[in-house]
Amino acid sequence: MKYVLVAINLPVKNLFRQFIYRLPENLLQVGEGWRVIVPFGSQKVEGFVVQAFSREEAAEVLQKDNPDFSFAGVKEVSAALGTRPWFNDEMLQTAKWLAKYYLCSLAEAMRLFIPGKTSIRRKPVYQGGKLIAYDVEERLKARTVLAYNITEAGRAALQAGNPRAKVQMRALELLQQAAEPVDGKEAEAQHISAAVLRALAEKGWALRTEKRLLRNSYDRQAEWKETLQLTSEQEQAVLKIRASLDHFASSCPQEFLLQGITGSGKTEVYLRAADYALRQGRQVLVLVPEIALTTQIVQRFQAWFHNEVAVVHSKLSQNERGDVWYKMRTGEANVLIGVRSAVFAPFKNLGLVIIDEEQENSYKQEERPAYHAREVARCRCNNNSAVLLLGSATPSLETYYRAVSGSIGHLQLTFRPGNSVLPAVDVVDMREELAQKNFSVISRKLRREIVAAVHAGQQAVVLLNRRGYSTFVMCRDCGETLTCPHCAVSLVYHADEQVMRCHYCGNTYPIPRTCPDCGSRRIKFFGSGTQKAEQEISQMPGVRVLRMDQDSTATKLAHEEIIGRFVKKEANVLLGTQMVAKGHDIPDVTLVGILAADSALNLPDFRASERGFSLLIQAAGRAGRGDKPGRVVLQTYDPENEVINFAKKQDYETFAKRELAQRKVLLYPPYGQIIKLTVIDKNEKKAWELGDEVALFLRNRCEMEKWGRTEIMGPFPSGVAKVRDLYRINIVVKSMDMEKVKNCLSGSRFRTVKNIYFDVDPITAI
DNA sequence: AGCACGCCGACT
DNA sequence: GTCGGCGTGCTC
Repeated sequence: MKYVLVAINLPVKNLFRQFIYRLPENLLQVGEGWRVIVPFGSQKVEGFVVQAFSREEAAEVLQKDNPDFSFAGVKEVSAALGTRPWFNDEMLQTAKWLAKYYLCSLAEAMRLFIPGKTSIRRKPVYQGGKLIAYDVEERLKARTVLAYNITEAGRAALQAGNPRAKVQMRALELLQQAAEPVDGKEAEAQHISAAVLRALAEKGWALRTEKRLLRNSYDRQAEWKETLQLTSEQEQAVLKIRASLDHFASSCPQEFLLQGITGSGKTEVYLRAADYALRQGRQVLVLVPEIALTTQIVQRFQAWFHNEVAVVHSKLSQNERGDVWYKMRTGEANVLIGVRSAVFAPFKNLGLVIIDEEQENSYKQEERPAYHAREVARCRCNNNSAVLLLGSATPSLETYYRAVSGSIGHLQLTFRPGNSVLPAVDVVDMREELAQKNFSVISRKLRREIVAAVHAGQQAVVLLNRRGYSTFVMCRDCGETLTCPHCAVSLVYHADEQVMRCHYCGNTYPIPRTCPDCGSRRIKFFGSGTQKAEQEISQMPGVRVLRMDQDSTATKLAHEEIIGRFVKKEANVLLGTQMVAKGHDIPDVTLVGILAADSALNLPDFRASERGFSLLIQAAGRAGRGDKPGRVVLQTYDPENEVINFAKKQDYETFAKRELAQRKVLLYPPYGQIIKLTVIDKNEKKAWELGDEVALFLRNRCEMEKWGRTEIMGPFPSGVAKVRDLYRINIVVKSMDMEKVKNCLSGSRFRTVKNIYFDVDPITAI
């Protein structure tokens, strides 16, 4: 008798146990890594087989933590999903690591590997028009078509020939030539109808099979295949990565930081590294922050590797995503480009993972389990003996620290290929502008530069800060800003819809005529300076503006369209928030303007400087990509600000050293690790009580167990203290001894309490 | 997630 | 006295 231990795939936080089931006679092939349907309580649910064993082994394992376990209540597995295990050993190992590291259940970790998080859907069962129950069925449907293979008899018939059946002979010819079974559509293209294929099958000349049809909505032809001459630095980087791909497990590092200034050609290194891995018969995963902002990488890879490349992005349907996963598993495609979740794809033989712009926050999942794709990738690379390549101009301080301290390889690209030089950065003091009676949000210098660039037939990019871009409503008498009644945030004015909108709960409200607090009629729209900026810029001589922001890019692929129109010179100034700073490479952009550079730097969070610095460098990097030199005008009210000065000099190293020194003092990463615990409750008092209990518990245990250097902060209200009428209270633990903190938490009752969320390595500590 | 069980408030 | 609110606990 065979038994299996099953992790139940339900989106429940407190289901940490696995359950045992008996395998029926017809499912004896089921073992570790299979997806199954099992009865659970009164319903049927999906489960993942974590272990398979005999009756004796099962008894031994189960009696260890439950001495009076009996087989009496054990149920049978209802069905197997698919025809082979979904998880191989490596995926299972990664899931187990993830569950432990991020303090979630094994099932929660495993379901990340399932496209769409579950393989089944509930199917209502009707009898006599009445709903009697729910059954379950497979959710992802593989689309199949009938296809035909030539048989021996067919080959003989073709050899013999038959002048009276010309079409049949041509069909046999086609089947013989084809490597894969031929379907009706493919035959149609050769002017052979499906009926002819059927006739061949009836004669025994062809064998009918089912072929899986793969959908691909991101199938666009890429032209642009040019093989650029590598610089000496690029060459060196490629050689080192190759050496690691050649003999892992030896003295070569398995992980690299590829730190290259903007425009230094990191993509060229990625391509060569990927090419080498493919030649070894191994697969490559390329993670990008967002597909729409990285079309150039996608195009380069498609031009180089053609249909070896598969792309996953958030606009793919669940079925399409399933097809991409299938291609990787079978080796039909061998390069996968995708965002965060692509790190959970099934690979046949993973050899290299590339993470572009590794410092980007989009690699961190916000919802539970709050994993970071870089950490998951590192685990998968270790389990696969694969190489991990992290690329950035401004790496995260965690990664930079690993590189300079020698625990990973450090590859550097310090100059741009060709004659291209880094742009000159001019800092403009906006206080001085005010003193000179310029009340505009555009400095005189930036105005001159824009007009000059446009006049010379060149283009400009202007970066607005998102916070400055939002417009709030403020009362001039009592100073109140209009806030959402359900969330602790200001409402944002949307000019196009003429409403006030909450960016957390999405509710909209009419625009007030009077202050809801004091009744005053003196209402001011605060922050509208950026609309003024757009207006002013568009009125400059010869300027045609294109705007790119959340509002103008409702659909994700619209980014691409806007960039495309800008490249085609339908406009000469591109105006927008963060996203104009990222990724794209437009040769005629010679000027970048950054309005209000400081507002991003003054957030009360330990990563604010790092993020701000990175944004400034990225934005500046858009200028002078082609053969014309670029310039950057950076406007600030705080020209003495250190971060702005490091950005002006494009000096990452000194910036990083200064920042690391601060983090060391304050026990922030990479020196201390962080866990953020958030208590969420509609009752504010209850939230505080539970928060106090958690903090007290941790402080006691910290003292009792003598944890290494640890600081416990809070409870304090979360940065957004209320969302959708739910109060949020945080406790932040910083520690050099995180293993102990995690063990303590996972052994506590808080692990299964529903309204406490754990965020390991959070992006923000507020 | 569902479902059962159990303990307090407002009704026929 | 009962109906039903949801807080808690369990599912092999």
